[in-house]
Amino acid sequence: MGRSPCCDKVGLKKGPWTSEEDQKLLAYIEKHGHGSWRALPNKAGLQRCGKSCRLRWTNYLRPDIKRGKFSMQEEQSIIQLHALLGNRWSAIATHLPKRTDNEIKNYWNTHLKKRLAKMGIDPITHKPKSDNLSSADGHSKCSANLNHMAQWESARLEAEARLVRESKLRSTTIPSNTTNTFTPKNQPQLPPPVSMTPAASPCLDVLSALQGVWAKPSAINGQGRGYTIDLESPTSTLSFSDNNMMAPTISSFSMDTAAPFVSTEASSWLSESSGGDFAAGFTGMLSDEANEQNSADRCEDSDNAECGSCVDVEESEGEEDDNKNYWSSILNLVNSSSPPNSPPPVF
DNA sequence: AACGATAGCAACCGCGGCGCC
DNA sequence: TGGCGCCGCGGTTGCTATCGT
Repeated sequence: MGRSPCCDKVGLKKGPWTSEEDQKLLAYIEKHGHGSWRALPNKAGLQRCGKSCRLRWTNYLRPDIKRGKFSMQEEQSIIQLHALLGNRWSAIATHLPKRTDNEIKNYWNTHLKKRLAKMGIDPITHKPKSDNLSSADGHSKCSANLNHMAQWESARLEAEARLVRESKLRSTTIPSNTTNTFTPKNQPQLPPPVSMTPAASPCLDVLSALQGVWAKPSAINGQGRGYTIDLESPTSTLSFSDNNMMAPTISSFSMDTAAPFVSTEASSWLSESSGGDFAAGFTGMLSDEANEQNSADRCEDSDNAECGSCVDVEESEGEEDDNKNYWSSILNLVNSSSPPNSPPPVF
């Protein structure tokens, strides 16, 4: 039994989409939701494969897509997440609001991968290339430890991605009475992603802990109601508002700081399995980047060539040193972590 | 100005997972 | 419970723009 083709390819158009096709697809989805992608092309009057329509929609036409240059913070997130998750672009994309997996994948392949390689860091293992030779000893343990954590995070991300997918499905398959299903005001009130609800999250959420530290001072709510993790997105859903958490500062980062994001069990396991150096590793890792980010954040228009506060990442004189510090800190973190001597806590 | 090399990105392809029957 | 169909993911391709000679 061979796999049946996803669609009858005879007479179907391929290649770049025309604006007319875009309009048809947009109009149809706005009115009816996408429903079955397979059936959509016929209903929408498009000579395209359903798969092609889905791709065009998810990667280009969706109104909640942010296009353009990636911010420093987004780059950081991608690198961090890639170190943790590997080439799992969809999982990475769930942590970068408004960015598509395809866009992130392309950005990684065309920019970040090369940049890491240039720094002498293996973009696959995220370790200095020379270190790979010595990975047979202690590093393998560290890798195992990191992988262990990655597996958990991975599983959580998958669940989170499923939630997101289901939510999107609800919002796209159930047509709204309004003309545009996708305007923010028409977005159904969905449960926030698991990692964004630290108080309720039963999971070890290393990424959230990191994000807590990355939260920009400028994004901190002055009313003390909470703070927002602003990935340079004014509509980012990454926010905390249900408790009185103060924004952690880089210098004060500790397991206590991470505590709001990490369950008690996970926190103790984390401390235990990292020999207490986990937080220290993160602290060092984040300092340079955070400082750099703070200066970059002073300007909202990073494309403004005349703005002295904006530093072109590619051309910054200190970039290489900063990156070295950054990655050596990551390595410190990895190297200082001992393999878990206890099974993962049951959350 | 012309041509080749390279970079960037949109789109395609094939596979695996999941749900339904 | 296994077959089937659909969807989504990740890898890859190919086109276009830009840069260098």
